[in-house]
Amino acid sequence: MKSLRTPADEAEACAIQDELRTRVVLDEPGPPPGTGFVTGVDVAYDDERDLVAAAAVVIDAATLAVVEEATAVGRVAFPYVPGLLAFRELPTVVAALESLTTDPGLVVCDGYGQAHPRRFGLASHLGVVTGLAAMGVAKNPFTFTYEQPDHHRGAVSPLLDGTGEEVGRALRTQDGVKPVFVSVGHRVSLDNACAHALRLAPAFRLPESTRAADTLCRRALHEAIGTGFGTTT
DNA sequence: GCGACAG
DNA sequence: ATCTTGTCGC
Repeated sequence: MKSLRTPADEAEACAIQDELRTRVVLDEPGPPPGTGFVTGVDVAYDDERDLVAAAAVVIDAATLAVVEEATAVGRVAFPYVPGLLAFRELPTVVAALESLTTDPGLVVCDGYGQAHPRRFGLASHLGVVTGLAAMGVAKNPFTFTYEQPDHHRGAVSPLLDGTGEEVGRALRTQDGVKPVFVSVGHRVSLDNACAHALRLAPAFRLPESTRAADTLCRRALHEAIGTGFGTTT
């Protein structure tokens, strides 16, 4: 496992991203859509108690059946700063992934990979740190621009940065519903990332993997609070 | 210089 | 992210 240190400030965080970015692998196609395992990860916060709960849910890519679930709870190690999300979420997410007994396969993150101010979003960071194939599916376009994809499910349009370069794709996963924003993280092509995202979302806007992880991390957070995790007495 | 800004 | 009732619809 590579370094996943918590920076002292934003400047150091950016420096770490610039350094780790050189280790991102973008020339691998990744696992074929519909085969092997896909793992959704997500986190939930309780700022009052300074807690963060993460969940990792392994899903069979062909049937979308849940194969294994894992959770981890920890302290919030970094504030929310757009562009530096990884330092806030990854420590706990990686802990959850490490407690799995199943090979995670392709990891699907809530957020971005290449679609990032320094081309090193959450999904890229997770991929480099764990060595796993990783991609991001976000609910918002962040600072990027895009043309509205065609009305039907499966339609896509490029997600562009200020230079006009494609950093990801707006993907319509349900007819007439707001698209999701897919970008590559590590060891997977953009075409395959989009194909995976579409297959993972047969009934709802968001992939089943992130829906399952979202539900699980919220439950883990509440259970941690009920157990008195963040209590001093 | 002043916003905007993944979760 | 998170705080939150009822309500519309399959």
